[in-house]
Amino acid sequence: MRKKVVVGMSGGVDSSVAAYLLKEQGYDVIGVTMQIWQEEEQGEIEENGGCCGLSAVDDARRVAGELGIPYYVLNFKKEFRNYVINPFVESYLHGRTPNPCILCNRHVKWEALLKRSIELGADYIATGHYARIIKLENGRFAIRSSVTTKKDQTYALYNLTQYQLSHTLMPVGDYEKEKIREIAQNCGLPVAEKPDSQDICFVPDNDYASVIEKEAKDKIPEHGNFVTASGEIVGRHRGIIHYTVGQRRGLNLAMGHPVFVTEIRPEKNEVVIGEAQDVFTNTLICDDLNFMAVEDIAQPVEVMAKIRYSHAGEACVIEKIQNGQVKCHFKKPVRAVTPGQAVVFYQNDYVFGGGTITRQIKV
RNA sequence: UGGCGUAUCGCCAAGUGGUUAAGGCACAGGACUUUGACUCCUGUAUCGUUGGUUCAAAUCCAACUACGCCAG
Repeated sequence: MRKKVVVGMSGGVDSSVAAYLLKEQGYDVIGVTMQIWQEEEQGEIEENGGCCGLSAVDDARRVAGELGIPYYVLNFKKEFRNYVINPFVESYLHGRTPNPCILCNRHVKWEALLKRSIELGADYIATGHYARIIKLENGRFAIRSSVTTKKDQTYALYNLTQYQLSHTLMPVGDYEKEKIREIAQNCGLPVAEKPDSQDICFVPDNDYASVIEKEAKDKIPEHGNFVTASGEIVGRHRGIIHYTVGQRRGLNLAMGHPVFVTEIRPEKNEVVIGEAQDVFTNTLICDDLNFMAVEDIAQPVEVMAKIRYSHAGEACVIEKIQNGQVKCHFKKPVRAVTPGQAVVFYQNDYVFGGGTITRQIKV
């Protein structure tokens, strides 16, 4: 009997081709698009779409029609709000810098969507991510780099569980981006030329601060001081939600040379400013760990780690410390370790595990 | 009030008679980027005001204004 797979279709090229490839491979394919954000915002962000954009629906439906597969729109607005928007806002209010795509993957795409799909009788869900899933010798599943390093999306997927991975297909990871567009063209998919999405899907005009302000209402942090590490006040900031570690632009500080945010102190409502070299660290602490290639680590392990999306990665040793936290010591200092961002560990070309950065430890 | 000093783009700052008034920071726009950032590219002044000297002044002179310092 043919395996049934639900493909999350964003209306973009990648997920459209994913649906096509799976159909070619003999799966019983169902296309779905998740509605995750307010309908009324649609007009504003229609151009860009985003990884899970809303303008999506029309395009996705046309593609599904073209492929001759059933297509449904699923409402996940509530889940998206609870697991992505609210934590996103909370995180910023606490002076951290979240990565909403990771939260969305873990809790919406691979929790809500997978659950709904299983209920519909599906064996798998599939997406258009540039990543692959492998089964290691120890029997565990892990996310593996796409054949194209350029479009690698493994970073945002480190948080998936073994159960989720065992029910997931990522057919696009076997191809180069150019090949995917080519496939789309060859089979006449109407979205072949659609530009790649970018920016946070629920943030119009790249203005995430106004989204936070709209959501947080009376809890919006007030203006405060820019201070140096030695405590000198050098200016006023517009509220901590506007800043992140390593940031240079938008500080409005004419110090004669570039200065950067080195730390955010929500309890004092201070943003700490320093020189370019002050933003480097060789050690960080993370929590909320998810180990993928192994069950857990008892001894220190050498891995490569990425501290942000599109970070080249740096060799480091990870080690468990108290309270389920992990200390990550880098061979060379890394730039702008940012609380709230994910640190993802790699061995060879697959994801070893990862966690959420809690703080950096100064060199 | 008397004396002295300073006054060039948002900030700092070159320039001391002669083509389009350096540069840094900040800022704006763009590129890059399926997170926030970083990075890269591009862009922005007629010189406190008024008058004078000169073929020619940001650059010399005078008055005025503002600010600073010293006197008191």
